[in-house]
Amino acid sequence: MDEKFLKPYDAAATEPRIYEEWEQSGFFNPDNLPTELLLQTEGKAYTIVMPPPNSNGDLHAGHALFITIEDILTRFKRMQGYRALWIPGADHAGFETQVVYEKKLEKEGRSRFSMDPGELYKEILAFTLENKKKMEKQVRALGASCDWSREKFTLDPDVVENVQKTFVKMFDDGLIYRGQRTVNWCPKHQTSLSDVETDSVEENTPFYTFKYGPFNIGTVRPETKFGDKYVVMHPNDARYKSWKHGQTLEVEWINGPITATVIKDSAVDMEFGTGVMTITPWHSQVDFEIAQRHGLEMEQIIDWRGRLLPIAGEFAGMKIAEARAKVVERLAAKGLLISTDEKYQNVVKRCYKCATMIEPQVKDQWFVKMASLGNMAITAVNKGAVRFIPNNYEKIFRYWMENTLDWNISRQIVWGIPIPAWEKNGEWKASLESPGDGWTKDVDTFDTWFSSGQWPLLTTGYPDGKDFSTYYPTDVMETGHDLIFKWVPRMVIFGLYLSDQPPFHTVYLHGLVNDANGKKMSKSKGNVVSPLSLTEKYGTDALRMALIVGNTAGTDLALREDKVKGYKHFANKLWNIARFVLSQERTGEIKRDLKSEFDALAVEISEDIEEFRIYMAAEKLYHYLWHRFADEIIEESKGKVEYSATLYYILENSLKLLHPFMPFVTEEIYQSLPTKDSQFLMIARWPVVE
RNA sequence: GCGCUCUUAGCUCAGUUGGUUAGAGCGUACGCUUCACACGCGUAAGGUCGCAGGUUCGAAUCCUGCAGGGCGCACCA
Repeated sequence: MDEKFLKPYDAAATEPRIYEEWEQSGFFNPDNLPTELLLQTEGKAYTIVMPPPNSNGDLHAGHALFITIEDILTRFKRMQGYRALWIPGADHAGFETQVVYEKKLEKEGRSRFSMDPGELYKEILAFTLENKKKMEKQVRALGASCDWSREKFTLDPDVVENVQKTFVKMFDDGLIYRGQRTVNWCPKHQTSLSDVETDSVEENTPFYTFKYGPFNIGTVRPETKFGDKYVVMHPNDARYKSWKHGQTLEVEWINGPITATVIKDSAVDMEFGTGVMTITPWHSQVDFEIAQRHGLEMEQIIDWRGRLLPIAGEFAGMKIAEARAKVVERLAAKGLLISTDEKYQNVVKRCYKCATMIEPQVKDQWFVKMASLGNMAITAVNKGAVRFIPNNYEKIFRYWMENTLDWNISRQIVWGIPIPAWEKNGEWKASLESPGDGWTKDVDTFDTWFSSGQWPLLTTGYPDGKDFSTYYPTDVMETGHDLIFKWVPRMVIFGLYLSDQPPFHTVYLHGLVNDANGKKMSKSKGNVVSPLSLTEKYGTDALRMALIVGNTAGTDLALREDKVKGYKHFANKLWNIARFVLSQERTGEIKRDLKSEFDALAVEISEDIEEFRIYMAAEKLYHYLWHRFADEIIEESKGKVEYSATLYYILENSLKLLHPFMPFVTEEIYQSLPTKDSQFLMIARWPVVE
């Protein structure tokens, strides 16, 4: 017996060494897997694409969870003889990283707005590459058996080129248009954002009712009302029957009299307020749509920095909050303020990164037409080509695909993939190269989801890489349930659009990893638990088990340190089981009843993993090894040599079953078995039961 | 407002298609220097499965309603 068993299991000393051996072996790359292993499946491929972690900080507990789940699936399939490929990646994370970097600049007393864009880009690139290295090290520490030789970064030249080509193709196919539309504008970050990059927050905002000529109009945003010269009511509203569409009237308003025009539009809710409103098309989506329907004039009231423009007269230059109070004061002084409802609740959109109030602005941007693409995705789901685990997320997916809004893919930030579009005299062309003299390149970059949406294609070598036919479509997309409407639909859409095939057949969604009290981890609350520190303290195997056991798909998990500690004890228990078994001389026959009991367990475990009941497989193994094998079978065997062959049988096969969950301690024990059928447990055959 | 989800032992959670006395980990109490392991072993206490109905031979599990928590979506100015 190895001397190492005389001491308790030392995860900290073992894990880095084992990982190094695995990586050196080359078996993370499925091209190197032994033929005799692959024979089991005749070399079928099994592919998982790792959701690329953002390269702008440390890994968090959520990363540890998804790395564990994906590693379990990959190791399981590898041992079953699949050409198991798990492709790691790193995300430049456009806007997110730029926000992180802007915070850093702020701390240093600098601002991106006074920097040369090229210089800024270089700085963020250096910052990102450094974080990428750190991230890769952390992914390794968590035991990920991914193929580093195939790692992709979202700014790799081939990725950039293919993403740009997709834009050109979509432009040529009429799926992308340049449009002047209402966008979500963040006045702090000076960029537009997609709808999923904003948070809707319910807030208490005073609701004012003003006298507007003969009408009473309500608003929560008096500061935008300077240019309001259209008064809108529902065509069927009997109260305003005498007012005709297009009729004009003189009304006294904030800065003096203006000419108002009556507009009848069914977007007005007759039940709400007085049933009459004035519109500010430049700063409201609904108002914009009304204005478009009737061909009304629109004017910008608030500038890009969130200050009032000259149209506001003496209020020009004021910030919104300040102007709001002043405008109300003015209208009140003029006797036009009728009432103030202080208790009014409304929903305000805020930038999901800085919580700044989003200012709707009309802007020329690139938009993807989503309706037909969404239908493609629904068709694929209807055909059963994509399934969701847990299944209830299919509903959410459908909802999003049935209610698509055209997707704004332009971002006014440098940190991203440049949009290959060119303008000359108001005409736009999509092309990787300049179309000729006099054409000016769009300075905007892509929304990061435009590139990450193509990730399964880009990582497997689309369109003509050597891996593409082997590893695409991939098998499982394992990601957080919060990405069900952000990332997943975009991947499905791009997959169908570019390759006619969904990029994966199964979407497995995990929940959030919360703190010990089930509260969301956040830096501001100071309750963030670092997975790396838990790994150092208790071992990666212990952390992995703590993340897996009791964690069903789609539900959130409370991560408690004592749970991790519990599985550290389990790793040591396993260590001592091995010590005991290896101290026996291996003789006799395998006991038939104990073997069939174990084999039945092996079947169950296989089925559980296959059906994504990973938590249950882990718990069953834990229970069997501790409370059946150790507590009963080993105890019973003491002093009885005829048990030894059975003990060896159970130990060896248990190591195999447990390996995907606790790869390090099982590998370390396996290395000391007197008989082993492969160099590494990682490439040992999964127990097959006839 | 619409949609999803949760409510099971002190805590965190399982309970796979409804089926014998509802499980685990941690915690708690008591005992054990048992020759693999004190990162251990043994024993025990602890639950009207949110509430109210219904379906069923039988429900924590299915249906309805109610209460409370979480999340997402929404153009009510």
